[in-house]
Amino acid sequence: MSINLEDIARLAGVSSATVSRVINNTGNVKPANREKVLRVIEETHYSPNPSAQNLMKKTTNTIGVIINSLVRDHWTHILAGIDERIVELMPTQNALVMSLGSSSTQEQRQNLLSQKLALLLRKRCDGIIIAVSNRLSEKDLSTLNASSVPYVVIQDFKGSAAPRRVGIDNTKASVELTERAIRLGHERIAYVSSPLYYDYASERRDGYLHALKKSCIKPLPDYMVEGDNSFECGSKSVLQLLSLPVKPTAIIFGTDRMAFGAIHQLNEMHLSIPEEISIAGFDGIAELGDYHSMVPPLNTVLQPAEQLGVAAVDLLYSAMNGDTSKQSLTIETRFIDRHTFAVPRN
Amino acid sequence: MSINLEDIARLAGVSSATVSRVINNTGNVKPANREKVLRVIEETHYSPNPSAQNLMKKTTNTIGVIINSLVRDHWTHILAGIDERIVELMPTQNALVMSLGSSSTQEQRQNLLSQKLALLLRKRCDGIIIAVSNRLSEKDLSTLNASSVPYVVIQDFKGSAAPRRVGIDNTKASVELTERAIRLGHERIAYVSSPLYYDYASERRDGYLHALKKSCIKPLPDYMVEGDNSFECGSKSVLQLLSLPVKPTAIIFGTDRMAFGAIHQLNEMHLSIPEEISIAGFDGIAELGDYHSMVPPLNTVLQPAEQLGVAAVDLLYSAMNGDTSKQSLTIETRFIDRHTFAVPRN
DNA sequence: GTATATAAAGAAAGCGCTTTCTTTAGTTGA
DNA sequence: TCAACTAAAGAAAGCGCTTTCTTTATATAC
Repeated sequence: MSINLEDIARLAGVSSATVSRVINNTGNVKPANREKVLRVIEETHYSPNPSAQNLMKKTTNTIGVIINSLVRDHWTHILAGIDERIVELMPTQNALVMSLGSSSTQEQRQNLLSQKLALLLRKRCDGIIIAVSNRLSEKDLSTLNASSVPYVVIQDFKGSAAPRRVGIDNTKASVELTERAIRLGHERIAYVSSPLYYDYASERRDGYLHALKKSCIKPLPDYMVEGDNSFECGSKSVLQLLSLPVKPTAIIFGTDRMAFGAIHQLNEMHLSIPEEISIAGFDGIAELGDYHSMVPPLNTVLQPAEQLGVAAVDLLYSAMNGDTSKQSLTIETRFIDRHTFAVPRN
Repeated sequence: MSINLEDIARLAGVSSATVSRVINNTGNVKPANREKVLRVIEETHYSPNPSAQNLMKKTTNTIGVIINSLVRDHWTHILAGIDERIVELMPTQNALVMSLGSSSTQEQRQNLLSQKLALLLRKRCDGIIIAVSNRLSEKDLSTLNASSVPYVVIQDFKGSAAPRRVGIDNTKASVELTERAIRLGHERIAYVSSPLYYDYASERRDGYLHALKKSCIKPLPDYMVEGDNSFECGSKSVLQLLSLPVKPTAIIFGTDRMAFGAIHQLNEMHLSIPEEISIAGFDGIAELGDYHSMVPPLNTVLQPAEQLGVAAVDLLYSAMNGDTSKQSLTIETRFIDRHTFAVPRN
């Protein structure tokens, strides 16, 4: 159907080997012949069949990317970072992105992850980047390692067995965040975590606990609630915490989303932030989002999402070029001060 | 290196043709042999080399997607719709997404579009979906048509020469939006458009003008400003419009983003919405975003972004299955009433 | 001039599959 | 029993390239 290398060879009056050599800039070919071949290619709008090339070269020019979501700001920014960096660092490569979608239970998502991973391996990607909120299962890890395809994991968890990982230090950031509150004089600090099922959730909560401990503040079970990352649970947790006999003077949330639920609720209750209560979130996705300027202020820890993506590609690149060293890269977070912390009232 | 079909044939004691037949569920093969082959495949974790398959079958199992941005809500939701629908409608296909990125001038973006398009064609995608805010150039269109690869364009413009298109009716929606204001009694309605360079921008503005005309309201040049889609220009246009000798009682914006800039400015000026001034946007991306509940209310026209993506895949699917009819699908928009329209004061 | 190294080209094998074409085995019918 | 099928399998060609191996042309040396 479409023109092929053989045709070019015939039209240029050379052998197919020669044509291949000029296409790949390899071997010796006389300038005159090179010209001729290039001209014919130009005239015929020929482009080599990638399947045939891949078959011979044993590559796919494809980097598989598994991304948690295609609509949540945090993940889309990671993806944007990955995409951008791939085109600048490995222009011949193309991202093949698979989303875990928005639906379903934890278990289903974990299965979906396995499926997508298997699919990428069947597709024989040249490299793989995995950016999901779940922890990689033992089984997936060993499949991955057995495949000998270079891969890097974004986030996963501290102490992951993955050979290459980039993430933030949730615990450290959370310690620092909590300590800011403590330094202002807060002692009754509540913590609303994300589902502790997630590694990032427990890491962050550990940071909170660690900060309390350092300052010899006793953690109260009543002050620790496990949320579900929803806006609504943010509101509810405020109601719950503020109905305690001894109310907290500050509430730290595991994610911005819950914190925004809290802000909403506090507004309803006509409690002013930070005069009457201090709050903070984690993620900084409002900073990334379309409506940054319209969203109410919130102290938070900014996860540099795009940088995570970029760094992952960098790591993958070196792995694809033979670097076999195990690496774990930590990207620095940044505290965003939008003045929702103040000295406690009492 | 890795195991191939020949190996499977040998291990199963059959010919490679037979193995191929069981893999593809084609031709006649005795149950006993099928079993045997399947068992060997299972044991060896064999999976066929996609490049070789593609070479023979003359497909790539790849659907190229060019998306305007990977971080703006509108586009990410379109992409999510596309992705979701591809996995459910054509599970063997995989999206190869290329973003136009966020940077650069209109001209550069137009070039980038051409480049990406050429790349997808070189990659020999089985189908292509294009979702960008620019209009497709004549040249790109003819390249595309010449390639005979099925493609569908999301949005583009009314009267596009693309054989398959899905979009919304910007004009109609804008007429309706404007008429809502008119029905409340507004006659001094200003309009802040997106850069008229964009088709959607002029289509929407046309709707505004048409609505005025229908109600015999004379359009005033002073009431029509061309913005740049930024938050800031939303603020500025408010200042500009409200410093006119005869102030408008309502302002309609070509996009939500500008409207939010306006809200910001109006709050600064302590002008209450909608009591002192009515406003509206277009896009409804706040509805899609991460912080829906936290963003100030705004009357707007909701573009069903995911549906656009889904419908595009549906159209592509039928095209890939031989439907050659020219089709233009219009997805219905929805007016979102968040009470930023009121009867004008004077 | 011939011998020798090198540059440039072609012939042909082969990457891992699918598919046509051919052959063999198995079934049915009289 | 043998002809006439059909079902099942294999042989082999070929998809469009890359690359090795071999041959031919050209330059360098003596």
